[in-house]
Amino acid sequence: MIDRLDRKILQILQEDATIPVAEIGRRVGLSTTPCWRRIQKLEEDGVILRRVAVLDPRKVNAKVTVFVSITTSQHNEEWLKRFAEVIRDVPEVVEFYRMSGQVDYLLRVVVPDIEAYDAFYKRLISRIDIADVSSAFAMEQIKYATALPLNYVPLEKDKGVA
Amino acid sequence: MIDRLDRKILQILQEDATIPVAEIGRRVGLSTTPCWRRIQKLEEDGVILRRVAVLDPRKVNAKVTVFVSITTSQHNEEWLKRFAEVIRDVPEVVEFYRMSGQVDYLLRVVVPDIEAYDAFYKRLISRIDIADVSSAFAMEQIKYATALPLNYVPLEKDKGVA
DNA sequence: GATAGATGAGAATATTATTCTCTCTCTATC
DNA sequence: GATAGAGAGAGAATAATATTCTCATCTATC
Repeated sequence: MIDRLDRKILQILQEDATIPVAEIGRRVGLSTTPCWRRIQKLEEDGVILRRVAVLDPRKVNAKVTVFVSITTSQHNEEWLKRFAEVIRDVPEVVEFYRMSGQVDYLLRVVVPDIEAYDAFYKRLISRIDIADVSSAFAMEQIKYATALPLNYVPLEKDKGVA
Repeated sequence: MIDRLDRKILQILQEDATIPVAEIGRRVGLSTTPCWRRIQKLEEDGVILRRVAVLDPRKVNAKVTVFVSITTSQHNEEWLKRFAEVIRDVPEVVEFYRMSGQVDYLLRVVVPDIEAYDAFYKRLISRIDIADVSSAFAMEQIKYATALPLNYVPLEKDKGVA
């Protein structure tokens, strides 16, 4: 279970994972060791999945985002399994969701330009049997956060006092 | 400009930013110092924007993703500016794009459940004047990567020899 | 009110980042 | 072609940070 302090720690680490443990402790009102132990536990418990570097899409020629809506006639486990496996190894596909409603699957694809998207698209449909695909292009990324909202985390009564 | 070694370094850091510089150097075939200097430069140049902790959505009660397609009648600079400002401070909105085609804007919203989404939705339309909204619910997140594809980065001829 | 279990604190140690100094190699210029 | 200079690279020395260890304190429970 997560308490108020854990949540504060997560809030900080979601925004900047380079801040020293001692400083995080200071901010949340803990000394280094207990703060460090809490972070360890959050990692062990799988709340923190990993720490990564976030790059600027413009600087690595990944300027264009395309949302690809996919409809399939194959609504079976087997088909999805194969589809998911193929997608997992395609670096251009950055997000992949199974949807409710009209569309069956939604992909977020990142490429440098429209030509590259077209190439990607051809490769995709050659590898998997898809009934219907529709692409929507993003002109601008106005917000991109890796931080999840933490205001919905069920909070445990605070642990140690202080 | 980025060369082959920089790209390898970025590839590693995008997946795991906890690996020591010395180890990264070993993997790309550099000693600690030059590897460290390259990472510094990538940060200064803004290629690396930041380092963050990635959390497990299920563990922080952020299980439901909703894609919100927005159409507006207000196609002016002023309206967008205000809209963007409001959205920037809403933690539930994790991504925000200006689109081409039918839809004007697309949001990815993260909430614990449908009720919370409804609450969010009401708050949104009360704060901003929107012509038309349509929501698509994700049942499952099959892939989520923060790593961008690096195979499109224009490569400089390799620097130092080796 | 004694005691186990959980949490916190500070000092000691280990690991990692950062700086410093030096060397090598490629390039451009004469 | 010889040669100065910039741009990397390497390894040792230092500084910052993470991690471990030991002990103190609080709380809930009997």
